[in-house]
Amino acid sequence: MSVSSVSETVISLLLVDDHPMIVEGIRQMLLPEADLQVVAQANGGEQALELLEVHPHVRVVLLDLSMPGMSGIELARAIRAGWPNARVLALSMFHDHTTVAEVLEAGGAGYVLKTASRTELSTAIRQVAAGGTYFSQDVADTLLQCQQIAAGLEAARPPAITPREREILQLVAREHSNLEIAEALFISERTVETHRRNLLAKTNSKSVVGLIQYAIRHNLLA
Amino acid sequence: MSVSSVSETVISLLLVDDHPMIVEGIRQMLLPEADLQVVAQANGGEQALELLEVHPHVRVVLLDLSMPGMSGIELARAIRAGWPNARVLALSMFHDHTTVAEVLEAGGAGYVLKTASRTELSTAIRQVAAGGTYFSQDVADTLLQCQQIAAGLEAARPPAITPREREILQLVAREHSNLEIAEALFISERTVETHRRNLLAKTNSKSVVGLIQYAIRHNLLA
DNA sequence: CGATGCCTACGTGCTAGCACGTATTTTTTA
DNA sequence: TAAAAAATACGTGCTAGCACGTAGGCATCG
Repeated sequence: MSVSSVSETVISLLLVDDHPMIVEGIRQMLLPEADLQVVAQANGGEQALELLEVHPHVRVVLLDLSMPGMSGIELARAIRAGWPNARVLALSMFHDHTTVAEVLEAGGAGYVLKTASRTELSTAIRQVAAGGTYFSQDVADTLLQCQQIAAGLEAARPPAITPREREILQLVAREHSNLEIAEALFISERTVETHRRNLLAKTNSKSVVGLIQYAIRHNLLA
Repeated sequence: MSVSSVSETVISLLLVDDHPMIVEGIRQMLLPEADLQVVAQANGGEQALELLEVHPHVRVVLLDLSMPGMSGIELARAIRAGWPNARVLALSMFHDHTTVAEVLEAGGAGYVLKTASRTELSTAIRQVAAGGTYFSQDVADTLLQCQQIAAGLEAARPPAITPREREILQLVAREHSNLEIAEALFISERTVETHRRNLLAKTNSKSVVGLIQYAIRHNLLA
C-alpha cells in the first residue's frame, strides 16, 4: 500500500476475445481496479500476436478459448513460445476435462469461467500476474475430480488434435461422408477413416455424436 | 433533436443473459447512449418474467437465445403472450436458418449477433423500439439465402420438436444406441428409429451429425 | 364427427461408420 | 542424426443407422 515497490504496481493486460461485447464488459469490469490496466485488446489470435509485438511488456493475457480462426489454445502456445514473461489466463464458458487439460498443457496460468464476477476476475488476474495460478471453483472441481489432469500437469498425454485432423473434423461436421472428404482433400477414403478413428480416440468419443459435441465445445468449426 | 416528443424519448430495456460478463458488457456499451436505459437485468427466463411483472413498461427485451433452463425462444413466446407492448430483440452467437426462423415465428422483432459493435447494437434497439425490425448483416444474409424463412414469416411450417422427440434426442446426444434408448424408455427399438427419422426430417439433417448440432444450437440438451 | 397430430410399431434392405491390425513416407523434434 | 509424431494407406468384417413403406391406438380441435 506504500509506493515502495520498484517498478510495476500496475499490471498491464491484453484482452483477447472475438466478441466486442465481452471485451467491453471485461474492460468496464476492470476499470475500478486502479492496478489493472488494459493496454490493448484483440478480436482474434493473429491480431493478438501483432499487438504483443507492439506491447511486449504485457503481463497478463486474458484470452477467450473459443475464437474463430486461431484457437485460444494455439494462441496460448504461441504466447508461451514468443513471450515467456507474459502470463496466460484462459477465459471460457466451459470447464470440461479436456479443455482444462489443454490449457494447462499449453502453459496457461489460470482458467476463469465467463460466469465470474468482477471480484473473482480481478483476483485471478492479480494472482496470475504475481506468478501464481488461479482456477474458478468449478474448474478446480473438474481438476480434482479427474486425476488424469493432475497427472497431466507434469507428464501425461494431452490429446492434441492435429491441423489435418481438425480439417477432417470440420468436413465431418458439415455432414460430408468419408468418401466426399477423401475426394475433397485428394486422399484415400482409408486415410479419412484413420483420421476419424484417431479423432474418436483423442476426443474419447464412442461415435460422431460425441465428436461433434467436442468440436462445438472447442470451437473447432470455423 | 428538440424536446417536443410527448413521452418517451427514453427507451427502457430489460437485459436477459446468463453470463454476467455479457450483461455487464452490454450495460456499459449502452451507457453513453442517453436515450437507452437499462431498467433491469435477468440471468434466466424465469427471472426475466418476474422482472417484467415489476417493470411492465419495458420497451425492449434484449435476450440471449442460449440459456440454461427456459430457452430464449420459449421466453420470447411468453413475452409476446404476456406483454404485447414489449419488443423482443434476440441476441445470439449463431445465425443458422432454423434459429432465425424460430425467433421470427416466436414474434421476435430483431436478431443481433454477439459480434455486434456498440453502434450496431444501439441502432438495433432504437429501430426495434420504434416498432421496426433489425437484423445483423449475416442474419439478413441468412434470411435472403433461404426463401423458406421469408415464407415462414407469414405462414410456413416451424417443425416443432415434440417432447418425446426431445427426450430421444437427449439420449442420442449422450451417445446411447437406439437399443439402449428403447430399453430405457420401455419402447420398441423400431419406435426409437421412427422418432429418429422424424427428428432428422424436422431438423433437416442428413445424419446424427446435423442433429447434434441442431440440438446444441437450440439448447435442447439440458 | 372427421381431421390432424403424436406415439407407437413392424419389415426389408443397403451401406457408411467403426473396430482392429498393419505399414510406409514425411516432417518435426530432441 | 536418431527418435517421435503426423499423414498417408490397405484389408477384413460387423452392425448400427438410415431409407422407405405401412399402420393401429389415442387425444385434441374445429
